[in-house]
This record gives sequence, C-alpha cells and structure tokens, in this order.
Amino acid sequence: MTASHCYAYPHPAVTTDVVVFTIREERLQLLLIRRRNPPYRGRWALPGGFVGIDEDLEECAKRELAEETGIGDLFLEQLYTFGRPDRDPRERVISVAYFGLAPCSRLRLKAASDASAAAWFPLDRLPELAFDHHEIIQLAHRRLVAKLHYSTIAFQFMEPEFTLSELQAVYEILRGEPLDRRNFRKWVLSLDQIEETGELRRNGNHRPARTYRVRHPQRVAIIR
Amino acid sequence: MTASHCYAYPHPAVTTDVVVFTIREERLQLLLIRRRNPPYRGRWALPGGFVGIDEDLEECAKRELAEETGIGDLFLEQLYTFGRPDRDPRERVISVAYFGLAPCSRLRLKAASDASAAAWFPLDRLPELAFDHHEIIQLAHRRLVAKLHYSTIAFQFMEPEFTLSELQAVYEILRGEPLDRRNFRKWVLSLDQIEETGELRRNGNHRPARTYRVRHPQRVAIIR
DNA sequence: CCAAAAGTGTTGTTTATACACCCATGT
DNA sequence: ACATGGGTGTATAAACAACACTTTTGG
Repeated sequence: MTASHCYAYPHPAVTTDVVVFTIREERLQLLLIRRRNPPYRGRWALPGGFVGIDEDLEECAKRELAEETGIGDLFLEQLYTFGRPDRDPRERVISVAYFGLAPCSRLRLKAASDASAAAWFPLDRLPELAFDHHEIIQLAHRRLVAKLHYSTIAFQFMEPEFTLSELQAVYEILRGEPLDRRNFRKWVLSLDQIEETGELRRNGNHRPARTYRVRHPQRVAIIR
Repeated sequence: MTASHCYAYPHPAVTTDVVVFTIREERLQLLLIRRRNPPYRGRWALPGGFVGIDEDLEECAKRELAEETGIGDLFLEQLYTFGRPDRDPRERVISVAYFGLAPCSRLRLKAASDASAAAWFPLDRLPELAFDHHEIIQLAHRRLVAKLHYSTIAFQFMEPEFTLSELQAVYEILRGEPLDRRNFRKWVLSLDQIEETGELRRNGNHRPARTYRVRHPQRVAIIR
C-alpha cells in the first residue's frame, strides 16, 4: 500500500466509534467487538472505524456498525468527539463517538469482516478495552442516565409492542431502583407518548396484560 | 508551500469553531470575525481554525480564539461535530464546535493576525455567515437555552461580583420574558450556589444593593 | 383454590406561582 | 419630599410520593 494522499499540512485521521446499549437478561448491556488487527489485537473494543473522505459522520458510524456487527437500523445520536493527541498509538486519530440504543431482538449479531467476534457485555462486567474506550463508555452511560429524566429515550429499548410492566422494568434497570407501579403508570401515560394496541398478551399463569406501542417511534421527545 | 504530508488513505482536515456568547447592551450577543482569506473572504464567521497535529481539541479552540480575538480565559464546552462532506468548498473539513460564555467585560477585543476584525453581534441581527456557521450558532443557542433550565450555566455571564437584579436581568434576557423578583430570589438563593460578599453597591439615587459571588465559578452545577 | 402478575384512587407533602408594600439612597 | 430600584412573606395551585386491595389467568 503506497502513501499517495498528500497535504500541505499534517492531517489527523478521523474515526467514529459507537456505544450501543440494549437491555438483555434484566441488565443494561453494550456491544463490543474483538479486534482482529493491531493495535490492541485481540482486545475488545467499540465498533467503529475510519471516516470515508466523502462520507457523512453518522453514515460512517452506521456503516461500521453494520460491517462489524450486522446491525442495521437503530436510534443513533452523536455523543462527543475525543481528540487527545496520544489516544491512538499509530497516528493522530480523532474519534467522533455516537451512542445508540435498541431492543436486543432487533440486533442479530453476526461477526463480519472487520471483527473476529461481536458480543454483548453487561455494563458492570466489561473486559479490558482498547484505546480510551472505557472513557467513551462512561460518558455514554452518564448521558443515557441523564436523558432518562427529561426525554423518552428509554422507549428506544422497547419492542414494537410491550406491556407497561416491561416498560417499568426497563426504567428500574436503568435507574437501579424499584418504582411504584401506580405512580409509574400515571406518569408514563400522562406523557401521551404511548398508546394501547387494543391487544392483550397472555404470558403465564396470571392475568393478561394490555400491550402498548410508542406513538412516534423515530422521535425522542423532550419532556417536563 | 509544498505538499509534504502523505498518507495511505485520504484524511479530512479538522478544525474547531467557537460560538462565544455574552450579554451586552441588554441583549444576547455573539462574537464573529471577518475573514481575511478565501473562501468567503470578507464574510463574517465564527472564530476557529485548523487543529495542530499534536494539539488537543479544546486547546485548539482556545488558541484560535485568542489569536483571532484576543480573548483569554472563558467557560468553554464542546458542542457538536459538524462533518457534512461538502461543508467546506476547499477540501473535506470536519469541525468540532465549542460553545463559550463570558461576561463581556472579560473580553477585550483586539483584531489579531488571522482576522481583519472581530465584533459582537446581537443574535437577532446576524450578518450573512461563512460555511454552515448559521447552523452551528442555532444549535449553540438551543443548547444554551436548554441548559438554563437544569444548570447554573447563566452564572458564567456574571462579573465576579453582581447584584441579584443583575442576575435576574440576565435570566430575563435569555428567557425573553420578565420574572417575578421575589420568586426569582427565592429560587436562585435556594440553589445554594451564590453567596453574599457582605458588600453593598451604591448605584444611583436609590437603595444600595447587596452583592453576591458564585461559590464555584469554574463549575457549572446541574440542578433540579 | 392457589399463585402470580395486572390493574386501579386517594391522601399528604413538596414545589411552583401569583401578588403588594416598605426601605435606603441621591437629588 | 420624591423618584428610583432594593428588599421581603403569604396564600393558592400543581406536581410528586406513599400506600393496599381486587382482577384475571394457568395449573
């Protein structure tokens, strides 16, 4: 491979990295890939890679995610740009980090070209990570928790149809504390962001639950 | 100038741009420079410039701000990274935008090397701008207004000592509506983020006002 | 008929809003 | 003495938190 792209001044490389959260097995989990190439070969890392010269940033994040993990559509938003000069041992690399959320059912993992494996990890059981990815994850987690309180971001974890108990469980996992069922229901219904499907879900030896759907699944509303 | 920095893959250029707000003449104003070089020569634009190959992003934002406007220390936080492939006509340029706040007294403008002029503009009287800087400003303004409601960010506009009426005036300008004096004082004092200096300010033919200072001027606290 | 989760209202507490008069100074 | 902005409390409304029993199903 010959060095063929030349500039009057030195240019940094630019990458995107994506922190994808889901709720799985009653825990907040996130998606990591195992690196197939140096540096940090064999280590777990966030999915991501170099931005194409004519590629939009979010497009790059989605492409890398698809290539490395097989994941198609999901909620994505820009998180922060990490640019410490020494954060990559190869050369100066500035990384635009994104954070994404999806119900785990939507995310069918298949290890693909760039990564030898992709897997979910509970947030409190992370392996050693490449680069400054721990720092990126920490920021993403703080953002997620903050947004819980003033937006409907948690709805992004839900399947197309869900019960109020399932939604409550998601909030309880994210907030790390039990919530009162009656208050939760009053609150979440007062947001006017979910609606009954009219269907019931029979799900064990007890009363069936009404199911709901998010009114505007693409929008994260700002509330309060 | 010879093209001497070569890479195996094309690299984008990376810049920082800074949106600096202040309160001046009873209005929210922001800092622009007039471009001395193409493209958009002669147009007004946000201060900013190319990131040095070993330079941290925030450091770059501060340096460019100092070079172009003479402004030294101020509150700065990362805003968003703009990377549309066609946002700069010269080459692919990704810009990490920052937003900054300061009392206008701290900002002594002196047009310097990179810019033929620097000036304050009321937010509702902006000239035509270079690049996508209108979009950047719009996002910065939204962020400022949003942060008013859940942080002490507005304190960054204040001089080291200020009266409660001055602080209230800042909130009224930012929110665009008058506030009740008693409720405002109760609220702002209950935050426990400002303290009396013990001094009075005599300021006209009326009762002198107590002055206050911010307890942790470097920190923007999250409230509520 | 028993176990298990679904569903439903009321009360007390805290927080936010609305509102009017006296105070200290300079002229 | 008067004009000007500085300073203060109370009453009402709205939001939030605490709390227990009945319903429907499967086994």
